[in-house]
Amino acid sequence: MALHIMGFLAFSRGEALTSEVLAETYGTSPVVLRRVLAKLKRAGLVQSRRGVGGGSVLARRADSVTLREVYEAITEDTHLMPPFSENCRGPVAPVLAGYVNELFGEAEQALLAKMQAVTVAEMDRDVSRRILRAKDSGRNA
Amino acid sequence: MALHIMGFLAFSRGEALTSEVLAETYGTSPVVLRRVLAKLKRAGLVQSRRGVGGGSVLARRADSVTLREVYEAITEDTHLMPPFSENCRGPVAPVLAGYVNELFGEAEQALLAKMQAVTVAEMDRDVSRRILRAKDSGRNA
DNA sequence: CATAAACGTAACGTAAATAGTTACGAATAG
DNA sequence: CTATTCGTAACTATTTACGTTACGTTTATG
Repeated sequence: MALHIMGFLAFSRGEALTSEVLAETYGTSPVVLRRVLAKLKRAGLVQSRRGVGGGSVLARRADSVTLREVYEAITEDTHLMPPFSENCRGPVAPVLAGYVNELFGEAEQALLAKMQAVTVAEMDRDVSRRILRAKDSGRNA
Repeated sequence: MALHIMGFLAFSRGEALTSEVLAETYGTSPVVLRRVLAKLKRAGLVQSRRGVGGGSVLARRADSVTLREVYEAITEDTHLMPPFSENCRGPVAPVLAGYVNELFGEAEQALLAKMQAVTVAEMDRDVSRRILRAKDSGRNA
């Protein structure tokens, strides 16, 4: 959800979006959105203003924020696969646990590397391209 | 857990292991183990025998089973990241959802590729090596 | 200043997933 | 026959995420 919010804000080019509008867009409640926005705000990725005409905007240039930063702003100490419990007995199981945990750890590192290579601005450009292309093909049909 | 079971069975070299033994090893209940074993059995990866002296063994050679097969035997239609809801409105959000879903889909494909490149036998060899090395360093200390 | 808009956050209920427990029937070796 | 072991259902926590309501705070505007 955080990625969606960041993409939407980038697409909106500095115009503040209310949690109400985002909630309608995603078929959920404003509170859910504000909870995610709170984490993004804590990470310094968005800014919000209260009161009439308020809402949220990006706090930094879209081309300076990687998707990895967005991901890490949300998943404090969450993992793709939660690390396997260490309370296993015997000579084999703990070593096996280390092996499997490393495997999934590497997978997560690969995901992070992939996300670090993409900025919010690039995501926005890609999405904008897709929207234009869909419009064009619709016009030609 | 399925990876741990497969590794443990490979390590046991054809000796049947009871769900009781596995449960003690992992500090859980035999029923939990049997539930996982049921899925592995359905996928043709393990065989079980009831009664005295029963237990589970690998149903195929360890060097013919990839970690990907094990993973897919468990995660019927589960994903690392559950695909984002498609019930979002407006011209932007659904396209954005497609983009993000693709991103995580690619990450999962990368994980699958990594797991496909490793057999249960290779995992077993790696774990066995680590156990030996730990023993040696313990002896030298 | 009064009012309406909008955020920030706590409190509570609900739903789904996961794990653990108990129970009991079926199969099997001795 | 009996002890062992699997197979599976049923029930109960426990966790997690989501949704709703509520209320205080901030802010623009007339």
